[in-house]
Amino acid sequence: MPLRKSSEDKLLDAVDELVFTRGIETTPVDAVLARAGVSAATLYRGFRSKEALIGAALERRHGRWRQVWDDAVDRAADDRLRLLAVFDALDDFAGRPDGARWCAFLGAAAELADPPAEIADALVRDTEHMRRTLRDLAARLPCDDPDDLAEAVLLVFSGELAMRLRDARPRRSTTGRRIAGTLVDAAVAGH
Amino acid sequence: MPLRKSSEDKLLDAVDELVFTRGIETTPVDAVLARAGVSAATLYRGFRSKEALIGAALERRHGRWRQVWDDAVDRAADDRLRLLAVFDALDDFAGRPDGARWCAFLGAAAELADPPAEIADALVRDTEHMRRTLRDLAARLPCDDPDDLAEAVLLVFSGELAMRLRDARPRRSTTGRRIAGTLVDAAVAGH
DNA sequence: GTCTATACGTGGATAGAC
DNA sequence: GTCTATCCACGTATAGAC
Repeated sequence: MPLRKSSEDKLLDAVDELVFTRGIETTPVDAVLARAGVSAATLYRGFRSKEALIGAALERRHGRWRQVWDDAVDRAADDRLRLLAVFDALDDFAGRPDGARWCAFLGAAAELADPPAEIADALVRDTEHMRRTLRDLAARLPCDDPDDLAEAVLLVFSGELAMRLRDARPRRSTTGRRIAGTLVDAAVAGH
Repeated sequence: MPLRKSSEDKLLDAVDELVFTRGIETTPVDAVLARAGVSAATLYRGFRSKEALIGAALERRHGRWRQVWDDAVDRAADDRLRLLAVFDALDDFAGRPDGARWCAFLGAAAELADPPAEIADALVRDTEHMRRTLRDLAARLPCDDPDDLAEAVLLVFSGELAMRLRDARPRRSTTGRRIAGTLVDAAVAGH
């Protein structure tokens, strides 16, 4: 844990704070440089392009999200709450200084109809990981079709994120969590 | 119904077909002009700016969406199906030639952290209208908290839209519709 | 009213000094 | 390794002719 951050870290931090809240296309590199306190030459020494920088920031962010989510799952008392823990994790993550306006991954997908490889890879990895993890958690519950339940939770989770675009004010995941709880109960009861 | 479209209409059509699938920031005005078959001067004669053009396209789109949704509600057999008709409307709308990749309104909100007035107004109008209409439809059902149910359906609807960003391939609203159906049933049963 | 041509700003990326 | 200065491409918007 170095006391002085490297230029790379400062740039990645700036991307988290600026790009993922203000948008990829609307945030010029200059703004990132100013926030990071480094010069353009330094950026292009460490990264091939703006897109590569953003791709790297998405990868780092994905790792951090996994960590927050894992922690929330570990805190949960039973299998039902472990599946719903994704909403606790969302609130934890959104509360961080680098918590974005809605979702950096969906945001990148929304802005870039066909993203460059560095970014596309990060997007696919995020969705695959979410789907796989939710399936594993749903499989521990006594229901007929855990994959189906996992997909429903993923949709509700994505909806909870999208609702952040409709009303500007900060928001907790209570509505999404309550919906998902109802779905889990219905799936378990119908078994 | 004029046989020859006006330049304004051709421009609005081009915005529907290009901007709302490829993104606002990533679609240059030149691409819109080429698609519409008019020149830059003509655009700026009819509209103050690119943003004003997009705002106008969003307004026209909102009216069309209302029409499609109203039709779907009219086709529905009972109050439960009338509330769920928003998903039928979504599939109808997405199937049109001007049906976008996910949602033009959420897309604009995602791209522009603080949009110009012309666009911001259209965004607010869309969400307000959706919320109001869903509340009216939910109020016809025997449940304890129709506003709550309406908000849940709006979240699921938004999630169905957001899921279109995760997997690229075309998608029907079956998952969202099934989830919403479960929520309606649970709300009515709990009454 | 619509076109051609162009002005003007801005953004991403690089060269070369230290 | 980082900075200053700069290049080049592109994107929005306008001027002036027809």
